[in-house]
Amino acid sequence: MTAQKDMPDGRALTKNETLVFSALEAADQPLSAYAILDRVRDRGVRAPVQVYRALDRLVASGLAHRLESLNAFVACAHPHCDARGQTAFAICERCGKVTEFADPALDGHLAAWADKADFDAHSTTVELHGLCSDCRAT
Amino acid sequence: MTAQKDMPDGRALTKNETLVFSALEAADQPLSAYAILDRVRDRGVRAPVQVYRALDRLVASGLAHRLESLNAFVACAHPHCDARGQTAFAICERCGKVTEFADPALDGHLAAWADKADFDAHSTTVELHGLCSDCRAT
DNA sequence: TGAATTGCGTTATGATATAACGTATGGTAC
DNA sequence: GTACCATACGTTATATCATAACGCAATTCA
Repeated sequence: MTAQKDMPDGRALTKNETLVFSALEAADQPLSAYAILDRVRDRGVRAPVQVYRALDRLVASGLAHRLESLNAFVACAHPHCDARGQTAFAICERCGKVTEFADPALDGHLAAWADKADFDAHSTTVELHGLCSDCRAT
Repeated sequence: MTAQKDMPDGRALTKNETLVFSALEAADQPLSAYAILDRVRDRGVRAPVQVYRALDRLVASGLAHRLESLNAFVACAHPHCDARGQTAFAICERCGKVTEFADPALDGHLAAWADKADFDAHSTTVELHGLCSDCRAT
């Protein structure tokens, strides 16, 4: 009996949500929607729209994140990401590995800027591209 | 005799670069590559790839910016953007207006995080979505 | 029980981006 | 001048990412 993943609101994941989330968890890199589709096709998912619908809900709930600069998705690195604290990502250009980090000071700066500019920020995208420590070494 | 725009390295813009850049400057919102194409078709540009090539060079030089979260492009707000200081964007979800800002403290925070994580950042994407002051008022 | 809600499946299409090829143009070495 | 090189341009085709529109199935709950 494997652990059953739940949405933050308590409800269990649906069949397609489970398949898509498992594919993301199993990957060591971000996956595009079509790459996910390739990995869940043999479990009965046939069309892109099915993947996108599952992703929409996973992202909305914070269980997965969309990387805007890659048009790809990752499972949230935190066991119970509350989707509240803004998340930033460091993406290695060489190996593709993504490191998720939440920096309250960063959030603070963005909030301060928004306040000063009278801008009501609903969401933020912060993505760094570069080389991870492993890839710098080699 | 109109002012001739130059690349930061001093060379003049090519024909297609000029057409694409002018379209971006004239717009009050970010434009997708295809929206740009619509605006320059009557000046002889016929295929998406021609727009993308001009955009690649404009973005590389800092005269234009790509908004990753919109898959769209804007002219740089600064007369002579040096493409060095990282740029962040506040994007209004209602009117589409984009405000470009450079916050050295923000850069500092990202640099400090990267340093701590031993990550060699080459570029950063920072995009806020929300409501601009005009749209909050109404 | 039947109306509302939510997820699923299918087909088709729209929107964004690049590959691969050849031609044109402008500079430069000779 | 002309041979060469580098860069921009043009054309066609195709790859990749995302959504529209429809109907069916399962669940909830009044």
